[in-house]
Amino acid sequence: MDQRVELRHLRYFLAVADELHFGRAAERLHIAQPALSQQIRQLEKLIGVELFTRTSRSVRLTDAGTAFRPRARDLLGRLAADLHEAGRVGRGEAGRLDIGYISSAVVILSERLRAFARRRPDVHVKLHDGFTVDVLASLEHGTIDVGIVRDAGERDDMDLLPLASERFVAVVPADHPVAGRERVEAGDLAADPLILFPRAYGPHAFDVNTAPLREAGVDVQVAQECSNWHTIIMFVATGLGVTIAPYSVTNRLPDGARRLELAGRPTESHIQMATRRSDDRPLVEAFLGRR
Amino acid sequence: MDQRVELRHLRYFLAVADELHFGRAAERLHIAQPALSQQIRQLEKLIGVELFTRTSRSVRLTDAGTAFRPRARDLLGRLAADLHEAGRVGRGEAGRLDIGYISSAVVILSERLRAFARRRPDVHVKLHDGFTVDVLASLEHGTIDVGIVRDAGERDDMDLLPLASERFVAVVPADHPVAGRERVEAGDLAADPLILFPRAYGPHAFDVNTAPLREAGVDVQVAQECSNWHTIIMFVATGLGVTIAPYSVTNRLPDGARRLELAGRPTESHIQMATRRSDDRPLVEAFLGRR
DNA sequence: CGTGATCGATAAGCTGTGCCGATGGATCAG
DNA sequence: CTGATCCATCGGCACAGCTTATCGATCACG
Repeated sequence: MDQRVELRHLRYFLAVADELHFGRAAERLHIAQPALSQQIRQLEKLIGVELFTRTSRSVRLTDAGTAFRPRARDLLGRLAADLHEAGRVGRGEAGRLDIGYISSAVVILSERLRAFARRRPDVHVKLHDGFTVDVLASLEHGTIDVGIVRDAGERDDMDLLPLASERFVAVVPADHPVAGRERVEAGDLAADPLILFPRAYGPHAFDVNTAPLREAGVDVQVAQECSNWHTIIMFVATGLGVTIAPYSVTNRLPDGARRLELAGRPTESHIQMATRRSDDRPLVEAFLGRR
Repeated sequence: MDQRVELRHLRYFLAVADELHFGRAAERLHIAQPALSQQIRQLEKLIGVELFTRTSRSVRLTDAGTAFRPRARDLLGRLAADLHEAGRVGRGEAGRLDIGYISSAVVILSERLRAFARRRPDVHVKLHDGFTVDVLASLEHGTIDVGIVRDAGERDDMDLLPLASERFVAVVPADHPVAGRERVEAGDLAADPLILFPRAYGPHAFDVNTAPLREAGVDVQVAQECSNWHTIIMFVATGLGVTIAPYSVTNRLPDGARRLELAGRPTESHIQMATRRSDDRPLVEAFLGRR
């Protein structure tokens, strides 16, 4: 029974309910009075109920009309708001953005988020943490819209925008023979057990950043895998082995650990913002800073 | 921008959003595919935002479309519910009924309410207590739809349906000379101070029910007005005077008061249900028991 | 790398319906 | 009784929305 009801009916109904006068209501709607009478009759027929009691001298709302009026008004208000909201979402002024990130990028991410929230206060950002592989997979799958990753390899389905770069440095126990030095040769670490992030969690990053070790003839055998930088640093501090790590995660070392520059060709590790290449949605563009 | 949006647009939008295929959606809507394409385009133009990204091989929702979909669905659902509800109100199956009543009619009112609530569980009844004059005025004014009153005079703008009738009886202090008798002549009360309901709260009831006193030659001078039957009875019990009262309010007398039949022509007091004569709304008819 | 199938957009013409102006009928004031 | 007011009804018309036919783009397949 409601299939043929249209918003026109509701708009006309509200006008008549406001004016309680078909002539004036029609005028307000910029139509002639007969057209209005017709449409109201039609609406009543569609609902199966009289909405007004009319005599040739007066128009009054029935109980049904009285009950329906606030609902109709509310409905039209909602629709207007929803259409407006849809427009804002379309223009990237509002909406939801799902961002995946790696934990060692929280600082740079939070800076970006703060600036973005100021520019787009009505955008709800949902965060998903994970390792670089997870973030890239989620991005590919569509679970997230933007990924913050470290040293992702070149991919033809994604755009990678460098956000920051930092050196990898060595971290050794304080009682290690080289602990007092400013810098260390990669070869000096050859004898020590290596504690590293699992390669599976970021194969390209692993390969790139361990390259100096391999070039120095070190056989990169991981003695202990650990997927949390802070835990890795603690392992080093307690003498379990040595590691190489992004500079930023070595800022506040515990007492038992020492940071040393790696001699030779420095390895730059890049934190990157990844998006799907086909994805040109305004919200994503906005987060990238393109508008 | 939303003036020309119609429900048709929303229905079509939802069909395409469900199917993600213009051909199938058109089929579901029983229209041809070009018509659907046109209407969707038109909606997009009205909102100012693309709702779908279409290639010749695939149709996907944009962010704006994704955001709009649940809202559009909700809107159509609400409308259907509201139309249904309006229909029920029109048929008197739901809605709100305002009932005015006098306190001495609570028993008979509560019986009626219980029966009515069983027949019309979705009708919300709002009660307004007052004196007969107030109830009649509210009814005339439209604040209430039904009034329960006592001995309203004939009125050409109202229908009065008798619900119950009862005698007026005398109530005297237990130490009154006539207290031991079964019945009393009106004249026997002539010497005692009269405690009565204010005439203004129900002039016709007052005149009708004090008529036997006047006919017996009693000069009806109200020594003490009181607008609460239980208080009046208490006054009598403490020896302040005598009263005549509807039988039903003398059912549980305090120790100091005695009830006596009034001799002579018995006065029948009527509890009546009053409605506006022009009021033929189904809910009112239903409460009257006419359907 | 052509070929057919799929699918949405576009074009052109038709049709239903929503609107208009004119008129009717009921009610009320004076 | 007369004129004014106001909603309903009637007949005609214009246009919005629908139809069929066709195009162009994309993809699967041999």
